[in-house]
Amino acid sequence: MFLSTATNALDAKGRLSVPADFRAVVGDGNFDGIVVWPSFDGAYLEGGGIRLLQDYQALLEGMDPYDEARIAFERAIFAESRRLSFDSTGRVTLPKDLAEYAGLNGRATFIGLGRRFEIWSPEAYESHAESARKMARENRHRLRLQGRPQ
Amino acid sequence: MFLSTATNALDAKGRLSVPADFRAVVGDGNFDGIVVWPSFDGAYLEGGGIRLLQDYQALLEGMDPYDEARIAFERAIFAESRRLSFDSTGRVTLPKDLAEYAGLNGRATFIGLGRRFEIWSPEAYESHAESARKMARENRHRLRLQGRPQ
DNA sequence: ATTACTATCATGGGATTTCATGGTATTCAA
DNA sequence: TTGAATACCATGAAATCCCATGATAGTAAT
Repeated sequence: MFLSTATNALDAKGRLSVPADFRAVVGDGNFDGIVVWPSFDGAYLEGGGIRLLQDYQALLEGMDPYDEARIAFERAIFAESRRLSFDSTGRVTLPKDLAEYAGLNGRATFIGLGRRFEIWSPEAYESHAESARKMARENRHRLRLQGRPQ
Repeated sequence: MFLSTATNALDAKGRLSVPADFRAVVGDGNFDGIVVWPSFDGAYLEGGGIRLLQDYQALLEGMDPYDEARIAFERAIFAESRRLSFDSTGRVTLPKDLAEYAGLNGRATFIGLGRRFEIWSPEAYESHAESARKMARENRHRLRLQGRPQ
């Protein structure tokens, strides 16, 4: 499970350290790295382990082959996503176009969101997170767990 | 189930002993530690076992993917939470920013709340508990158990 | 009942490892 | 051969491990 937030340096060569916690989550034994694609919802990147893509694939295969949404997802996620493997110190090299898409400049913020994560420019995320906190506070009554506590 | 309260020392390295009976509750076999995040309801921390986060994840995945509140919750909970693993003596290292958020200074109070727990500065909790007692007294008629007697 | 023994806990200090990050060398392809 | 991508070291800071100590409570023995 991807948790917490960390801001790391993105150097001139496009190298970016993936937080150690995140590295521990991914990896299916076969491919040691992450998968990243531009979000179709804003100027940031989305990513996860190869497992996440497999889950999306399973989900899409349950949809009608000519469903507009299915085609759109396939284009938006599979076609756009890049497989980035770790170097010996746990970094990936982020392709320039992805860095540009997210407006990354010297620093990048990893946002853990459970099953997947996002990569933002620190400044962009800060203002975004502020409104998320506000929204969460206003709706906190909807966050009620069911069932008996353990 | 997290019960009772305990105040422990927070040393210069940020180490904090988790009460032994709390430790007995957490752990999913995989991860031996707790998960902690800043409450979006006040200057204190909330926490629980990894199971709690999994329950929240299940709850959120049942919501509409484009529900604004869902996205806000994901950011407020998953992104803000930290996985803190126990050392060999049952301590965790509490990140500085979390300690600051809760105004912790040398000591921290764990409050067991069943499924989850809270971490307060002892002084802040004392004044908060006072008003909570008052509130409980005024609402005691609402404390009626359902179901079969034990 | 009092005392001695033992186990569990919380806590402190020092040593060690991991992490993020910068730099240099090397390989590969255009 | 020139650029880009990749592999290989170096370093400081932070996190983690390991051992030692004191306190408390519970148990057993006298």
